[in-house]
Amino acid sequence: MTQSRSKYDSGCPVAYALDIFGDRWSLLVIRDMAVKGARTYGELLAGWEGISTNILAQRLKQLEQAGIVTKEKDPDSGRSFVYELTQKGRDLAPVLIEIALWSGRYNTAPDAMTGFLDKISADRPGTEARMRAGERP
Amino acid sequence: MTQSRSKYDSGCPVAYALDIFGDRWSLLVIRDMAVKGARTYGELLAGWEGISTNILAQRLKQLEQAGIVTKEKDPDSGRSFVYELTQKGRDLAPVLIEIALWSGRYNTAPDAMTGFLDKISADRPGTEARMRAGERP
DNA sequence: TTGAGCACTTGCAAAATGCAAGCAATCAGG
DNA sequence: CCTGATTGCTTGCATTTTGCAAGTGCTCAA
Repeated sequence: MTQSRSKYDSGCPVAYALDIFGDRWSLLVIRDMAVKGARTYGELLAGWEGISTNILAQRLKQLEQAGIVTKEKDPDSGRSFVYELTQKGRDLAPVLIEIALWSGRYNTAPDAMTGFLDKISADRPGTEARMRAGERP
Repeated sequence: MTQSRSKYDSGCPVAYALDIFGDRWSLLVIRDMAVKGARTYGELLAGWEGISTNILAQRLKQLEQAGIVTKEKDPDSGRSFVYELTQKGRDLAPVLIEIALWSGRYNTAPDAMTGFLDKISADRPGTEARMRAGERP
């Protein structure tokens, strides 16, 4: 579980985090698990933005190594695996919420809202709790 | 100033944000401006992580286009420019703070703290205000 | 006028990404 | 039991992005 220090890691906490999810896809995978309750490879692959399969596989490995997600065999299906957010992963909920709030203030595109923002403004603590639980919408 | 929709933008607020700063460097540039009060190209280039000059130039252009930073001639020096965070950029302070708090919980490296976390836990509203002001430490 | 500083740009190699196809292990239906 | 569909990937290859080094143009102080 001991992570080797990346060449970018300066000791700054922001850099530490970006080392783990500072790329195009990682946070979207975490969002799909936290906000949409995605649990399987297939569900993640079918996400809104269309991640390609090799990238998804690679990101899941990295996130597992970083202790953000766990991977277990589905007890009900021999060909499926179940991915779960760890505590470390669930604790990213406030980060996702702040990002979404910021976008809500500045994204003026007409179809920019997908319900997530409405949920946050209606009940932020409840939304955060539901994200941590990985509840399906 | 109207931004064309990226091929990744699904309408999700998280995706909108990642479209702007979902890469290795953009948030570090914003951090250098918000936390360290960096204002010039040279100061940003000398950041903790060692961004390369071509990437910095490209990111500054993108951030300017996205309305996160402004670029103006330094009134006191004909060869310098001054970059400033806009309101939109300063409003990323809560995102940076949540990221730093998360890292603080999970980065166990001995030299992981650079003072920023201590400031947040000593006085979060004050730290956020100082970030928005772009005050130098 | 000259040399140093600042803010970049350019060229090129290396790495990451995206797309399509392939593949192994289940499992459900006939 | 055989067969085809489903699931969770891996592989190959073209394209894009990144990283490093070197170079350029403008400014200013001596």
